[in-house]
Amino acid sequence: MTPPTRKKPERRTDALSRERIVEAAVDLLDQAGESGLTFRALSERLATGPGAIYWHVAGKGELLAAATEHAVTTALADGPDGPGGPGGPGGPAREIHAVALGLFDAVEAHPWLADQLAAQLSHQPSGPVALRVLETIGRQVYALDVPASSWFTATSALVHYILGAAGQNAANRMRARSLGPEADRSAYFDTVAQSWKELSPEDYPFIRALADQGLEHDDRVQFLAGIDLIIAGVTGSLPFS
Amino acid sequence: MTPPTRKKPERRTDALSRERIVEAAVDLLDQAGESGLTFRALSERLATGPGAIYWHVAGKGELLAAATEHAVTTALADGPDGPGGPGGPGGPAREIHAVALGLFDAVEAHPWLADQLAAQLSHQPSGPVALRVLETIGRQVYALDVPASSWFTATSALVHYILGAAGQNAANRMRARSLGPEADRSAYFDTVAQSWKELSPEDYPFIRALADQGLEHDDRVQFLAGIDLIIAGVTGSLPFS
DNA sequence: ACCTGAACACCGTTCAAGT
DNA sequence: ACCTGAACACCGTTCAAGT
Repeated sequence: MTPPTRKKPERRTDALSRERIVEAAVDLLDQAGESGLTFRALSERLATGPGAIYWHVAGKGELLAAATEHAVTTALADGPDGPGGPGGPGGPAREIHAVALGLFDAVEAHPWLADQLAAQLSHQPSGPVALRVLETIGRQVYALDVPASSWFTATSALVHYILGAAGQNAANRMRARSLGPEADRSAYFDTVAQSWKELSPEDYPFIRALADQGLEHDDRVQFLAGIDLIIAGVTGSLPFS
Repeated sequence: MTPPTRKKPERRTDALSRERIVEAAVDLLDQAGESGLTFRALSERLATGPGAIYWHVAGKGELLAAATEHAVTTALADGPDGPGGPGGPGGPAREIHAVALGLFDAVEAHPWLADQLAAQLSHQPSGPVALRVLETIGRQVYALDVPASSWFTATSALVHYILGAAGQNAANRMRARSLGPEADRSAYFDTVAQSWKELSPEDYPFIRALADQGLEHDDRVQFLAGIDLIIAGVTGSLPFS
């Protein structure tokens, strides 16, 4: 009496698969950064040899793309047109906030993600990641009643700002953390502001003025303020009027 | 009678120097891309050994940063506060156009520059490149009479858009060129639009609508339209009112 | 079909040795 | 002070050989 078998029984639970490889790659990227993602380090985690990965993944480029897609899909899974239904509550401006914050948080959780997302947008603009991001943001731009001639421009401005600002924030947090476990975000900003105040007044009047007003702020509030600023420009009015 | 000697005569005109190395690095990046910049390839061009470069440059990171600084300094050399005097003709909005186009053209001439500039902004926000770009844009934001509380946000939005859109454009041009010498930009956009039209109507309504209206346009006009859109949001009015 | 692991062609960086 | 070039430790990728 053999135990009941399926047509396609899994041999071992720890068998190699594209999904297991991609998830391990995301973990490795989170812990060791982009330079830490190595076929040797990855294969060691998966208890196999470097060559084995090539059976499931074409190469390092595809592996990075797959890791990026995995992370961004998770981030956008609970976005607009999700539980709240199409349009959602609060109108398209609030929906844009939700999507933007989803990406902001994802980039904060995966500091390598901003660069990879930007690379996908630039170098594979018809790839699944680029299309997904463009569609998600663009749909809300459309819902804002932006004239068709501005769809592309408005969507581009939002996407570039979101990725740039989220990447900036993630990099700041990494540096703040590297100052020491007890030093927090505000200590890091104080250090930066201090160094800015020592710049030449002739060459850097604006940067010095920025430092004088203090860099301390709520990152998410500041981030959303930028979103609203672009929305205002796109719609020709305040975002919630 | 020996010829007049200076205190520090150049030994040979082709002697190694940091400047010669950086210029050769820019050339190599332009011709072979970021992956083509190698200490071996670079030292071959300079008729020396790989180790020689380390006497003048600390490592690859510093070399890339120096190449980025060299390219961006050239791009911003003839910007605002140049011949036209502070403020220049046409007001700050026109000045922002000039700076933005300067960076746009520089990124088009050096396709590797967009990624490197973004990396500098993120990872060395107090470095000379980041400060120079922030100061140049921020000064015009200040001239726009933007309230102080929005200085940082407005400058960030502009910088992220400029780098993102310029990088996008440069990547598009590279792909268009790779389609063949005779195929031009519009042929490339037609190909992209065609592939977008074949996407699922349920999943990608916005992208399809974008493709339907045609992707063909003047890149610089489109780019400046995005700038104006952000300026409008920043000032709460049209850029030239 | 899937995995192994040695081998190949590269790379950044170092450093004793030269001039 | 400045340069040489071999050497080291690493990397992505391939591929004959196994199961």
